[in-house]
Amino acid sequence: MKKYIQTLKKSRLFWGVDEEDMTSMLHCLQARLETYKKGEYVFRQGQNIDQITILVEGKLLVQRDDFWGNRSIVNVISVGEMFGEAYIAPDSGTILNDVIAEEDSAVIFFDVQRILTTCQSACRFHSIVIKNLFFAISEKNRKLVQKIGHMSKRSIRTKLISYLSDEAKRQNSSSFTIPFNRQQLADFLSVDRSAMSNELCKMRDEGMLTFERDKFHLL
Amino acid sequence: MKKYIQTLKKSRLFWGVDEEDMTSMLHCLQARLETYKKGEYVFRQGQNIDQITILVEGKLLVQRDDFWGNRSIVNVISVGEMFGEAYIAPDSGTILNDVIAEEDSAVIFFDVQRILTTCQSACRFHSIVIKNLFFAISEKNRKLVQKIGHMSKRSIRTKLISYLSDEAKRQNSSSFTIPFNRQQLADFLSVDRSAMSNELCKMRDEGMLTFERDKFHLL
DNA sequence: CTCGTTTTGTTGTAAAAACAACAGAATTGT
DNA sequence: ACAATTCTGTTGTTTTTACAACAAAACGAG
Repeated sequence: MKKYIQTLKKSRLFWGVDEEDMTSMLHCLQARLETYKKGEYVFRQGQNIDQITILVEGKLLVQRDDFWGNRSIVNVISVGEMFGEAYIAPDSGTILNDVIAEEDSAVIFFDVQRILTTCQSACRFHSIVIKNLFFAISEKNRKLVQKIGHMSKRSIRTKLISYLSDEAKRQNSSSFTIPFNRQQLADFLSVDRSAMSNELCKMRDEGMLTFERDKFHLL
Repeated sequence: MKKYIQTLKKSRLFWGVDEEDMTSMLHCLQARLETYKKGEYVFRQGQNIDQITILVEGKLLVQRDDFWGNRSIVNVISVGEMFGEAYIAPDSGTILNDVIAEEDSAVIFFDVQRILTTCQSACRFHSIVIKNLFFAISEKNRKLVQKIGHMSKRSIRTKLISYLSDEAKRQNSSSFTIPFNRQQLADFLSVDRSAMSNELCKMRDEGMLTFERDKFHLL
């Protein structure tokens, strides 16, 4: 476990926790290390999850099989990322996807009850971890709601308008830079890249905006 | 404030808190009551939010104006619902929507720091509230991720496949009931109702499934 | 039961998106 | 500076979706 303390310290969950406190913290939270060979399952569809995990080595795939057997990749989890935090509510039911090691991987498990119940003893950073966890989920929540707001628009143009308006608000300027290239933006909005590119140019020709690569200016 | 204790007690945040503890709890969390006349703003776009709120009377609308001035309704908040929990992370930036009272309304504000930092004193239900809050957000998170999973599919058919497969998994049976009528399901997946209805029937004719109203059976 | 209302299915048409294929521009590595 | 690669825009075709309008079925209130 010790060799992963640096990785953990950088993760969202342990922001602001001093290195010397990490060891006692891990003990207090009853952290457990598990390793997986490439192709092994970390979680299986139908399983109950009551632990939060952090990937400290390797890479995981979140895969999904529909009723008729078609497989799709839902998410990729990289080192330092947290997983499982959305499934730990007592009434959240089982996970509906498989989580599989794409490379040889190492995962650290944390007991949720332990995290949420502050201990009387030593562990002086416990309340920081609670806040970290809370803020992380809250933040993710916000991003998801926002993304759904864009995706729920019916046309590519309105999706773009929704997204670009948000970025303008967020960066508090009608000129701003987006963190995506065209393909990534198309993927984010779940539309075809060329169709989106086409629509962007039409909007430009209609005088709604100008852009160059990832720099946009709304008019 | 007292007259709303019954409403609060039913809200997700205070599940499992006894009535006699509510008063001291509200004190401990420094709850603040605000009332709004119809049409007044509860939050304005660009504002920083560091409080969690519960609507205890009336109805709120979450509205959104895009850069070019087009308004759309993002969400409706009804009595007992929590709001603001997605914006309270220190780095979450300002809210990008307006929240407006659609009717005369009453809202109770809670300090987040107060909630997340357990007090030494009386307030023995504090850790329950932390868990409630945490589980509520976690749960919402899960639902959002799932919804995005469906919405990100490119065609109505694949959206339906994604959604129906999830329901089958969730209810652990190839026969199940959905909590939507056709229009609601179409809205949930962000597609046209008649086009979706049409697609469902095609899938039925192809022998993929059968259904009647809200009862489905996958084959 | 009956009338009015809501829900669901059906069809045709117009609009939009996906898809595919390619060309030019920009970027990267050597 | 050059070659290779990635990124972006453009176009034409095919497929899918939205939209509108309507009919049939189911439901609910009186």
